[in-house]
Amino acid sequence: MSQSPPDLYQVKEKMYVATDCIIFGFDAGRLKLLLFKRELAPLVGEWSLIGSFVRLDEDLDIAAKRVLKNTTGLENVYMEQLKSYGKKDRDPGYRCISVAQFALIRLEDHDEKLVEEHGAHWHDIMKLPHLILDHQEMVQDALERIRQKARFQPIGFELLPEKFTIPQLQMLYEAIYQKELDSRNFRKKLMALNVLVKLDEKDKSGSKRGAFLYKFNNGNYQKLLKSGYNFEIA
Amino acid sequence: MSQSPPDLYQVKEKMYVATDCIIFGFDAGRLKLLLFKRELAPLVGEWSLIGSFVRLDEDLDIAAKRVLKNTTGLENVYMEQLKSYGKKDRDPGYRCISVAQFALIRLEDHDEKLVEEHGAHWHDIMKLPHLILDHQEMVQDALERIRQKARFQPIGFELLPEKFTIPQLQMLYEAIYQKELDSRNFRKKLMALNVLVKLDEKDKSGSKRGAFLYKFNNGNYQKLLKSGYNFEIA
DNA sequence: CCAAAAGTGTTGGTAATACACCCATGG
DNA sequence: CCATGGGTGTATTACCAACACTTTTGG
Repeated sequence: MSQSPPDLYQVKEKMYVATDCIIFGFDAGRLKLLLFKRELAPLVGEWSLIGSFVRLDEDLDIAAKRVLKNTTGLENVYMEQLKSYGKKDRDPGYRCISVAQFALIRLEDHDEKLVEEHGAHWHDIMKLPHLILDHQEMVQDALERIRQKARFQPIGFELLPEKFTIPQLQMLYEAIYQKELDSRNFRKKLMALNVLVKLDEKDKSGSKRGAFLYKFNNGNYQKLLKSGYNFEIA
Repeated sequence: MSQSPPDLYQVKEKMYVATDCIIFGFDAGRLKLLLFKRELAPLVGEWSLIGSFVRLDEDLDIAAKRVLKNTTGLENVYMEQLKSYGKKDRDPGYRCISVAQFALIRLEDHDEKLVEEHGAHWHDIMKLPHLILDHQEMVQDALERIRQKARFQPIGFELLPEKFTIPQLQMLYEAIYQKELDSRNFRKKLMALNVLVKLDEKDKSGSKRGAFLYKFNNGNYQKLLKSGYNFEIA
């Protein structure tokens, strides 16, 4: 803001297209968002989402995947376009529209060193710092979309390790909806869906007794979708 | 994102940003879509959505409203961004991403002459012609969004005249979901919401007996929203 | 042995579905 | 007077929400 580029006038004659990634993770019972501390002017030291201009020879979704890979090392994760943000003055430097896309990743899988190199940190979504431009709005919209979506699709599984316990899954849903759920009802509804496979192992990290691990059965889920079921969990 | 723009943007061809409008109406028990017959090369004679490039000094949503006003004469109608389409080869002429936005309009209100001048026609959504580029995909995505949305919000009212009958409203929902509904149950659920105001007039166009006209009570709807109700109708 | 989390069933109320007949009227 | 669509009620079922105690085991 303080340092407009010298060729501001020229730059404003062009429409730029960027993509910003809203990267969610889940850890220790909390929904987390990956944010970046800007190291360059303008807006040094401010937090933002990570983004990039879309290349001329690149599909929109490929651009977002490139950004995600560069910053987390991850490929083949759940990613979905949210919407585009295009107020004419949203970026003081350029006339730029941004296509926001959100990703759900398994925290355990990502490349921590790479993330650090980029000046990135995971923030609890309930305690977000101030974000530049309209990034705050993007994050709120993404949360809303996830809540909406989780009602009918088991997207929660994208955020958990491959093997997870029921209490973990419940905590995730509680984090998404910011609401406590009854463990008996949660378990009941979940089991009725028949999309979980119980394993023989237990995870003892959360309690002395240990909780059984499960994995997601995608085949059964696809069947369920075809038969027209819907997933409302909260 | 305000980072320094890569040089290739200055030198090479531009990235264009367009917006396409998916305009829905409802008439004679049918959901309709407004389509335009191209009068210029390339793709003369093919059907398409109506769109425009987004101006440099124009918000994204303003661009869509401008297009809508130009072609239908309408302002202040329900309009919502769907998503952006950005495959690198989606348009053979330019590198162009398109932000699709859909509108729900009251057919009776629109300017028929203006629409005709633009070579536009209303098409039954069940009998759409072939559309250029990725416009078919946009329409399908928009229908999906409307179905999803109509489950929790009374968007149907945007498509009906201010005064409408219950059977009309039911036909609209049947058109949206492509599914027959039981008139007793439909009425019951609807009345329980307490968002309709019964008028003293009847509409006799649909039957000899005539059906009572109602209007939508937005105040009650807002209250309902706050109290956390949801609208699932089909 | 006890703290801390995992796991388990029942019940009452509410909402969804299925279903069939009478009403009002214009032609 | 009859064809056409408008309008109404009930019984059954399925689902949701509320609720409290027992189990396991590491420390």
